[in-house]
Amino acid sequence: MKITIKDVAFRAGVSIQTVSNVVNNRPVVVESTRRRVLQAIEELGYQPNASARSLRTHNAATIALVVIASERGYLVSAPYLDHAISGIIDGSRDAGYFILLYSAQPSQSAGKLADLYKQQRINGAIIASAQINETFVDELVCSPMPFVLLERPVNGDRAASVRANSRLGGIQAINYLVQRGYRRIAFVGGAPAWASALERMEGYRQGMSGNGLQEQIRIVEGDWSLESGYRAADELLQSDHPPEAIFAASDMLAIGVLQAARDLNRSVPADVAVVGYDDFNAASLVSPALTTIRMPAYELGLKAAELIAGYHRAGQFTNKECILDTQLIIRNSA
Amino acid sequence: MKITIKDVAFRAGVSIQTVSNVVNNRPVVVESTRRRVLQAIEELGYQPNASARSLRTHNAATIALVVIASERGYLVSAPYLDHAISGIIDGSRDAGYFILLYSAQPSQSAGKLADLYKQQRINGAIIASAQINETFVDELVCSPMPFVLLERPVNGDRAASVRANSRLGGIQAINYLVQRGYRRIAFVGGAPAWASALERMEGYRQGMSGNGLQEQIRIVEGDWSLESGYRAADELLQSDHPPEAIFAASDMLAIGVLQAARDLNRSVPADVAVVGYDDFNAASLVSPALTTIRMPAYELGLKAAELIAGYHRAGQFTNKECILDTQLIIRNSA
DNA sequence: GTGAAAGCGCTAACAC
DNA sequence: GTGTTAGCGCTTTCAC
Repeated sequence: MKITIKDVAFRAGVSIQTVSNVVNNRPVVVESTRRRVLQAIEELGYQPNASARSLRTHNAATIALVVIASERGYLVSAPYLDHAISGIIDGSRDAGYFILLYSAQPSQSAGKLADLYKQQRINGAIIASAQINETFVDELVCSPMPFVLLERPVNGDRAASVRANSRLGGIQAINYLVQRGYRRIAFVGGAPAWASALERMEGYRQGMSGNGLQEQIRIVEGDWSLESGYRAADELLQSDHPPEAIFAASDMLAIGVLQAARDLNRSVPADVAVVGYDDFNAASLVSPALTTIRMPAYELGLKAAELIAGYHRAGQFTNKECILDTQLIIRNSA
Repeated sequence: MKITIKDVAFRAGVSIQTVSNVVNNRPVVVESTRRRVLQAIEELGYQPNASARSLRTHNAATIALVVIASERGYLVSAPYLDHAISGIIDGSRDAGYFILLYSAQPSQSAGKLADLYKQQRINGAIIASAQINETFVDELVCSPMPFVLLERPVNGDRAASVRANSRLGGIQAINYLVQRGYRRIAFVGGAPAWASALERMEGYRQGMSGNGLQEQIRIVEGDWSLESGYRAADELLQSDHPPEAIFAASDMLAIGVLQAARDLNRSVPADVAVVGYDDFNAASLVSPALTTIRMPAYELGLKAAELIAGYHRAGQFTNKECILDTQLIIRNSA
């Protein structure tokens, strides 16, 4: 049988209420009583029933962490997801919330997620992927549930956005390349449907213009995949005026660029320098190790958890748009 | 204000009990009443309160997914963790359980996790990493909470283990290499404190013996890290009788081997063939792409979820040791 | 087939 | 300071 507050009260020879007061650290209990109660709790191994407490306080102290899964067997998500999750875990714990891990198909309705909120099972949600339908987001905006979106802007009273300063990232990459003497710098982009793909490209443009290199701007569209990076580099490197450096909108694209360069017998960075974006796990494992722009993934997650917890406490977001800085990581590819 | 069962009952002009019967699909309700109730539920957007239900039924329908985090910012875990998590998510959903994501430090006590069980917040746990203290596991074994361990054997009535057939993996790798004509095949091992490191090595030994190559057995101990793979390969390749092929106990080690080979100007697989283990995400991204043994990570997670759900329903495990087969993935390194 | 009453384990309000 | 009472929203038991 499960130990309840009653058992503790009986054993300590006090009322149920006194036990409750001790458990919740209310300073009304006199020390001697407190001791007796604590001892009884210890001896019985009592832990208060979570459901009873939630029912009474109307607070589940739980936030949903929504990840996107395509078909069975694969978690489609941002390459920096694991670091973001670490941040979300730490942030939630710090704020005193549990995490309910929830997965949604990209095409799925948000209704089921919103239901969890109605059931008072969760106090809000963090959507840990930009790769989600417009419809899904719209449904959430209309639902009563507060939520935070990673790497994607959003409107609505109960919605907030936490993202990296992708524009800055682009500028950092270009400034570094220019400082190293490169001028003809091409850009290989991500899928243009993503907000962050556009911003990273905007950063590239701005970086080039800022260095007086508008004339040299050269963009090939990709779709985040290794293959599209390969194709783009293949095209660029075999053109009449091949670029001296290639800035890719993601590490995955950059690895495609690396492979194309190898297949064309161009040495990196001697013949062509390559800079990636994300600093995902494989970035340091390929050869040459990728010079890249690090997404502040852990910090993004941490902040997201803070924000949603803050909403729950205050009834509103203290900050609806949180933008964190990227960082240049210098390795061997540029 | 939150909609409760009372509101629905009032709106539908029935008793609370009837609403409950409808919500729980109990066939005692006559169709016309059922319709009225369902309509009221629809109109009000009613969702039953999860805490109230759990309190009454003594079932949280939740399992903890325990991952290991070292210091802030990093999720130390098996390289195949993301696939395993996918499986756990799908398996839990199929069985009708929610997932509470919980992180523990490797050195931490299991007490807090066991408390969640006492609080009736979770029905059991899946420990998604072998990289956990003996003490932690022992504490769990002594606790009343049922749990499943990934990639690690365990004793105890309320404990089960789901792991890959690492021995088979070793044999698959060696058989493939032998079939390709290699004879002098060395092994670079993982940290010997891990059960799976020993089993993978055992598979290597067995594979060699099975092919009459006992004489050729040559083992260098590593610690799973890229660096240790590099050092091991460096030593092996510069020795008097360098191996024709190297089988590494993990992809990370194998990538270290690849880098050492490159630095020594040995071509892979022409001068030395390399086979890894895990098939983690970076395996297909490095050059040459790694031939490797795939951990059935997704299936491991799926099975773990099934097992813990089964325990909760039946009060015991149907299967305390679940061993899944590995698979040879042929790419370009061997 | 439907409704009334009791109670899951806890906390909030108010006596004492 | 401590105990008593009521009730959170639901399901279970048992009349009707």
